Amino acid sequence: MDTRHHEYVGTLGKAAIFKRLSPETLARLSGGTTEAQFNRGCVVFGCGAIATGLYVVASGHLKLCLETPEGIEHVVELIEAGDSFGEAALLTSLTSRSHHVTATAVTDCQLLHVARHSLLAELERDPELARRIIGTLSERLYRQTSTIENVLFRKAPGRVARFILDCLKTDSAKASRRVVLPVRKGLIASHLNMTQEHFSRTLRELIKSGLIRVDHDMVDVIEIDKLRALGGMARAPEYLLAAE
Amino acid sequence: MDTRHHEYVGTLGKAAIFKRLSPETLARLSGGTTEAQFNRGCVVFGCGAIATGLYVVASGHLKLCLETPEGIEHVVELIEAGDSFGEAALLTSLTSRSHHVTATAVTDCQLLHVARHSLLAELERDPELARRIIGTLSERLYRQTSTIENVLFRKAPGRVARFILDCLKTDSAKASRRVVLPVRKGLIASHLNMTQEHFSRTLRELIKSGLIRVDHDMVDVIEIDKLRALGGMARAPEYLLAAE
DNA sequence: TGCGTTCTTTGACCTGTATCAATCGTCCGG
DNA sequence: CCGGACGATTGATACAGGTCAAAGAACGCA
Repeated sequence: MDTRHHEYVGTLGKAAIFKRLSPETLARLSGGTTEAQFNRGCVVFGCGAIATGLYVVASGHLKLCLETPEGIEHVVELIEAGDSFGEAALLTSLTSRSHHVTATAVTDCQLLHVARHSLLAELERDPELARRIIGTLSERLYRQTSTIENVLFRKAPGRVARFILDCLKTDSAKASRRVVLPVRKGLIASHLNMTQEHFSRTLRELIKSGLIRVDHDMVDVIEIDKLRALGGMARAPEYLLAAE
Repeated sequence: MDTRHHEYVGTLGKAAIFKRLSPETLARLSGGTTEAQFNRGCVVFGCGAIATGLYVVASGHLKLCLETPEGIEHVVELIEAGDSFGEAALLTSLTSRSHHVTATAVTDCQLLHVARHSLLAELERDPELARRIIGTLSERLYRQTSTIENVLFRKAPGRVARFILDCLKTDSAKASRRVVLPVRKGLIASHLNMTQEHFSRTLRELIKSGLIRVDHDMVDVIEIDKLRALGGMARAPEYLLAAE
C-alpha cells in the first residue's frame, strides 16, 4: 500500500458514508480504491452499466439523471464533494447490479472509486460499515421520497421556494440569507421538474412579489416567512401579486 | 420461545427480505417478533412516527402514502403479502428514525413486527442479513426511481399502459393476458399521479383504441405490442460498459 | 477584440390534466 | 325491498405548465 493509498484514507474518511469508521477498515478499503478525474460533461457511468463499485466525490459537482431515448433528461439528484453515489447497485441481485441512473460530471471532478469486492469483503468484517451503508441508502431513499413529495404536491412556485430554502439550510451562508445557485439554472429546473423557461418565469414572479432578489446565480432572500409559507404549503393556490 | 414464535420463523422465512437466511438467524429474529392485525383503513404507522421495527406482511394489502395537511394523499407504493416495509427508518440517525411515509391497511391485514433491537443485534452476527437489508433498500430505491421515471417521463396513457404491463409481469396469470387490479381504481390513479376521473377516462381511451378490454377490476390485454409501445422505452441492459 | 457557443429570458400559443358537478352502479344493513 | 355510502363514469370548464420561436447575456477562445 503506497503513499497514494494513504491519501485516499484521508479523503474517504471525510465522506459522509465512511466518516468515523475505524482506521483499519479505512486502510483496507483504500486498498481497493482508485482515483479518477472526469472533465465537465463526462459520463461517469451510464444507465444500465454494470456497477463496479462506489464513488466518493473529492471535488466537483455531478448530476444523477434519468434519460429518455429522445434525450430528455431529469436530474434525480445533485451530488457534491463529500457525497458518495453508486451504492445502490452494489448488492441487488435482482437488478443484476446495473446502475439505474446516469452519472455525469457537471464540473471537472476528482473522484475515488472503491471497488465492489473490497466493500463486500469489508462488510463481512465490520458491522459498522454495514450500518453506514444501510444508513446512507435510507438517507437516499428519504431524499428521493422528499423529491417525489416536492414534485407532486407543490406547484412551481412552491417547488422553487422550497429549493431556495433548502439551499439556505445547507449553505454555510445561512445567516446572510444569500444563496449561490450550485449549478446552472437549467439543471435546477430539471431537478424541480419544470422547463428552464418556466423556472425563469417563476423566479421573476417571486422577484416581482418581493420575496427574493436575484442577480445571476445569486439569490437574496427578502421575505423568508412568505417564502416558507409558499414552500411549506402543499399546494399554493394564488399568492399575492404585488402590482408594480 | 413458544410455538407461536416457531410459526413466525416460517412466515418470516417466506418474506423476500429474510428468505434463505440461516435457521438460527431466523429463530433469533423470531424472538423479537410480534403479531398484529389491522383492519381495512387502519393506520399502521403515521408519517413522522418513530420507527420501532420492520413489518412483514403475512396477508393483505397496504399502501405507503405521502400526505398533505389538507388531506391530499399520494400512494408511493402498494405493498402485499411477502413484502416488508419500514426498513428505511431503522438506521438513519440523521432523520431521527422517524417514518417518512404513512402506512395504511387497504384490506384486512396480518402483519409481523420484527423489533429494531433484534435486527440490530442480528446485524452484528450475520453479515448475510446486512446484505439482505442493503439489497432490499436498493431494490426499494430502484422501484422509487422507476416510479419517478414513470410519473415524469410519460403522459397519462403511457403510465397506465406501464402499470398494466407491470401487473402482467408479476401476476401469475401472465400467460392469460388477464390482470386483476390489485386495489380500488382510485388508489391506482393516485399511484400513477392522476385523478380517479382521469384514470377512468384514460382506461376508456385504451379500450376505444382496442388495446385492452375492461370489466370492473378485470383487464384483458388485447394488443400487448401497442401497449408496450405506449409504455415505451423498456430500459435496454445492452447499454455499454461502465467508466474507465 | 470579436465571434461563436452556451445559458437565460421573454413572448405567444397550445394541450394535458385538474376541478367541479352530476349521474349511475353496486354492495350492504335495516 | 329500499336508502345510503362508496366507487366509477361522464361531461363542461379552467388553468398550470409545456412547446416553439427568437432575442439577449455571459463566457469562452482564437
